[in-house]
Amino acid sequence: MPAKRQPAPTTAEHAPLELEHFLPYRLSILSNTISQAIADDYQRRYDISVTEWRVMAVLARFDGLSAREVAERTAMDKVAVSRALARLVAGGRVSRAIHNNDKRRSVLGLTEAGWAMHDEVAPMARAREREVLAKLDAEERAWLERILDKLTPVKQE
Amino acid sequence: MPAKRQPAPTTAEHAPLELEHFLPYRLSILSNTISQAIADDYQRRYDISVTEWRVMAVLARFDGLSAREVAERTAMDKVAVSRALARLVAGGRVSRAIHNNDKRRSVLGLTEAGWAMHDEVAPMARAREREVLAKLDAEERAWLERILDKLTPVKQE
DNA sequence: ACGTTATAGTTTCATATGAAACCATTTGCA
DNA sequence: TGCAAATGGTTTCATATGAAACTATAACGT
Repeated sequence: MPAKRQPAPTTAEHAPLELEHFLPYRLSILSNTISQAIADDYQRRYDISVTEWRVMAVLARFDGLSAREVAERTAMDKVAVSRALARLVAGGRVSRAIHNNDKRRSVLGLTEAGWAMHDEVAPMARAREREVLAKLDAEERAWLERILDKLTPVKQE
Repeated sequence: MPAKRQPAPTTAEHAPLELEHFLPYRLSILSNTISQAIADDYQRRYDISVTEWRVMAVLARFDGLSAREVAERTAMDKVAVSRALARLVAGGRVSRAIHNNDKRRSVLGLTEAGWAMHDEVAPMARAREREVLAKLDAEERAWLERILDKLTPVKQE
């Protein structure tokens, strides 16, 4: 080895992080893998991004939300929501009206086409989720549920 | 409400996805929240990105890797690694030599400055991880460990 | 009423990212 | 050997993203 060697040996004294066991890293990998697998299902078919799908999913549950409320519920920032909505409205999947008492706010909802797409994608997404969860037994699934509840305070209705 | 109403009521027949209980969504939120919290610690201070830090963490553990091997171990694509390395080498945190028997390959390692930074950031990262895990009790932590093992096959040495 | 401050949403700009094309070197094999 | 295919790595180009600036409307205090 001619190249200059490490100034210090890669040993315990430096206590290097073991990425394979580092929670944030593992969560990141897992999350990306799963989300991508699901996205692959619908992105080609419907030409829609993950953020757009999330907006649609939220509007399917909560009809008439404003853009800001969508941002809250999807944990996306308002710029991302604004852009997703622009595409969704242009694509005829989301309808946008102006709020009666507040002309700044929009009143959003799925269109018929939006519902049609939703009704095809939602079962696919759920099926993928089941595939992942199938790797766990019932007890593990219950613990996962409980652990996620503790780590991520869920925003309730 | 004068604006055109939903073509269909938001009821059970459409079975909308409940994002708050949808595993991929929750993992995504959790992962981003945690990674960002850690990144906030070092990004300002050291002007370094998450991808760059991951490359450094891997080189701290496995000295002399090639860029491709770094990509494998960080689950990043090779373009991202190439760019991260360019910045790290320019910043004097990573050394790059050419492999003796294969002039295409680089032989990477942390420099003294790289080690110095690593030795400050690694404990911070671990501390943040502990903060998150502190929300769980010992039993839950054990289950989480086990569940992650089952869901994400770890690449071993 | 009227100006100040806050809020909803969009646009701009600068940076991050990934796919595909690219260059250099090595490997496989006729 | 010598040439096609594979591999390591970088660059290019097109798209995604977020912070900050901006526009329009509403709320608040006087």
